[in-house]
Amino acid sequence: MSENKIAELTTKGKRTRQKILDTAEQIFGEKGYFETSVAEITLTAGVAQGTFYNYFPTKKAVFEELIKQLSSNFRYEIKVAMEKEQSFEAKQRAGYQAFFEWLISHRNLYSIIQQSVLVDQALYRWYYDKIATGFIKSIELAIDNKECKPLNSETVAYCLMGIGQFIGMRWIYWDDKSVPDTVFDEAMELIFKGLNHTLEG
Amino acid sequence: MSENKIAELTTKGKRTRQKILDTAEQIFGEKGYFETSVAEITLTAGVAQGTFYNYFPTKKAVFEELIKQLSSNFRYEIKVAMEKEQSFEAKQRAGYQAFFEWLISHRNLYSIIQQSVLVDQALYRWYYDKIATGFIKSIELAIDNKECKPLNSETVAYCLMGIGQFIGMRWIYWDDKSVPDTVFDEAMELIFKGLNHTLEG
Amino acid sequence: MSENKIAELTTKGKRTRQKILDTAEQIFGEKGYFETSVAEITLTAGVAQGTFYNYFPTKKAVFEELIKQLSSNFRYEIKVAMEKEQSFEAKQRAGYQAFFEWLISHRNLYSIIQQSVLVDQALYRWYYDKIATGFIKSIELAIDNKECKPLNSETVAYCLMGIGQFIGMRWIYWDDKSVPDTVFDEAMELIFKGLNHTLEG
Amino acid sequence: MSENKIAELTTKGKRTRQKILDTAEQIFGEKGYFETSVAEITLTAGVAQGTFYNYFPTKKAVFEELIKQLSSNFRYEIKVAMEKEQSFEAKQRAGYQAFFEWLISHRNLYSIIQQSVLVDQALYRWYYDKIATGFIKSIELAIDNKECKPLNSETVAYCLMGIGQFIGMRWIYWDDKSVPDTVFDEAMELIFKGLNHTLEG
DNA sequence: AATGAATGAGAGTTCATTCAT
DNA sequence: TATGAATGAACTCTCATTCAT
Repeated sequence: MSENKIAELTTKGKRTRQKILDTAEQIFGEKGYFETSVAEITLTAGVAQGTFYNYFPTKKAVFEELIKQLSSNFRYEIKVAMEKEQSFEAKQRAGYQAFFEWLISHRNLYSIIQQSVLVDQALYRWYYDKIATGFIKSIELAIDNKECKPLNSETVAYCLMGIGQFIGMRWIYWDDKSVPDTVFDEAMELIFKGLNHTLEG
Repeated sequence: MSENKIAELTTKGKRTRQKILDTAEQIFGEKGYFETSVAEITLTAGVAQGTFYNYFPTKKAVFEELIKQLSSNFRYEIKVAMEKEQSFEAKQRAGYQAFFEWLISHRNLYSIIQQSVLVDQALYRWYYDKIATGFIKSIELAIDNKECKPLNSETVAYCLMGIGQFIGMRWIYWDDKSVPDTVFDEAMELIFKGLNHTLEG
Repeated sequence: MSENKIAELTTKGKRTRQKILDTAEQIFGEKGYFETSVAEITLTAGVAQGTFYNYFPTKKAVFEELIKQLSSNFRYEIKVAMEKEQSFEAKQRAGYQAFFEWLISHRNLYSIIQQSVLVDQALYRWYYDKIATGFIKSIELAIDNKECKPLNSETVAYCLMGIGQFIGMRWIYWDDKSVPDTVFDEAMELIFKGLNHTLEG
Repeated sequence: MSENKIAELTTKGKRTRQKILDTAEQIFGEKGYFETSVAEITLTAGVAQGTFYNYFPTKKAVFEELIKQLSSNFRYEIKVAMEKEQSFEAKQRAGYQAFFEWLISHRNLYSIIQQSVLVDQALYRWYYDKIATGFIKSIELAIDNKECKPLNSETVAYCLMGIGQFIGMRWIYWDDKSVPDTVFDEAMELIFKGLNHTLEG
């Protein structure tokens, strides 16, 4: 019953599977995991209820696959954006920029990730761990290059993730807009130069 | 029916009500709102299921009351801690310190707050709005006093909240420990002085 | 537990009991027996829930008492109205008139009687039996006096009751008005002279 | 969810649906709408409780469908019976005859209709309105043909309905018999010739 | 006489999942 | 591969009634 991962799917089968996945993404994003029924997903997807279970062993399984897909997709976008830049600061700015743009075009998916805290704690943690790993690498490189202070890279990673998350939540998720330039610039100011008033600042 | 509560509760009633509230807090924290049934709450609390509805109109209502209680309690603790200090930096450090301590002793409640994103979006937003307001006031004061750069106070508030949230999540919620001193100190370093390598830093 | 009928009530007790009865009448009439809870009755009456059971053994018991009260009250009004008239036709017209007037000023109570068909079949039947008995007596008298054709008096009684009921339902209960004069007169025409077209009619 | 029915039912589905409907009809008729639980219906029908909700969105919905079915069925029978006759009086007699016969073979359904006064006022009214419309047409035709006095047709319709209802209630529903011939004939006498003693009557 | 907290059985309804076709 | 009818446990919530105070 649960070896469908292995089973070879026909073209038609793949199409059906993807249709279910796409529909689930949309509805989970709109109404939340717990408020979404398998019946609603299949009805919207235009397949029979039983068809769902030909492709996914449980409701939770679709959710997990969704998170995995999103996470990979998301990290790829950021990585590409950062690679185009040279300096640590430029890389970080580009990374945030890419993150906010991704958020804007995937508002539902963002909501889905937040939901995993309730659906599956381990998954939630995995998601942020994965992102942190990317941050950590780039921070350590910058420390080696003397572009960044020699702080504990994980600490910095979680600080940066927290800032991104909350700015995104506040201006994109709640306001349904993009992050205003001044907000973006001032957040970068905080990150790179800190809050303290300096004579030459 | 569903009238609003008018009746004053007797001492016994108050005790029962609190027992339900306490039990709900614990179980919601452990298993999550959606995975917790009213039956389980009442069973654990040692009252009949019907008794629950003598005190709360719906399951959601207990949850909301919990959030409100926690929020007020939490903000009070932070405020008290900050008031003891003079400088902006000292106040912020004290605030974070108090927040992390509160987290440690209320791990479940912390989880509960995260859940409100799914249970009731408006409540979730209200919760962070409330905290942001406190931050904003203290930031603006610091700006006036030239203790903080003249940045947009809301931007700064959301950055600071994000940092606190993610540090707490990583070291307290996931590791089930307190925040290590080095992590704390380095996060403060980031906040007040930024990441950039400086000659005199 | 059920001998309260016998128990002597103090003045205060009587007042409480009547308050409950009055409130029940109103709410049963508005929302129906099954949709009305004892809690709602007591809340509206301004007494505690337990108080209800000091005066009535069950919810159904209030309902029954209400029907009994209404029935007696109703039959008394009709009887008085009919006694003022001499001829059979005049008596019947006066009876109907009184019935419709009673309906207008007791719309809720009327609804309550209809409900007894579901609450307690025997009560429902008793109610109409009682009224039929009155009719039968007056019809038999009229037959003796040659004012009415010698038909089976029970048959006539149920026909007359049906007409009253349906006219009342249609114009008073549904339209929330009084019975128009032409409707009244033409119903009487049907009753006393029939539908057939007659040369001299 | 609660979408409207789009899906066509398979043969098996139709059979299950009808089984539920039939069982509901029987039990509602015996015990009344409010005293009947969905659990009892499904148990008697031999299906799982969930199955009920595959076919009907709510308990009330079955009830409504039952009324609609009965009403249409009932009106059809009467219409057919009346069409076989020529004169107004013969048509009316045939209509009553058909009505009483229908009642005898559908005692439960009759009870169900009476219940709708509590379950759904609008439905109750709709039911009688529908019947009244049939009566009105036939009465107006008879008036045009000078077979019936020129009275207000709606008034006459409600009088005739009331008579039918009360005769049916008294002799069929309560006595569990058919309407005795003398009762039938004398009710017709009342309707067509009235109660007044006439010299030649 | 009056209270109101407590009860617990039972209601209607939902839904993830199974399985015969 | 696709179907959709069937399941039944579990859910939230209601309410007539009891009883200690």
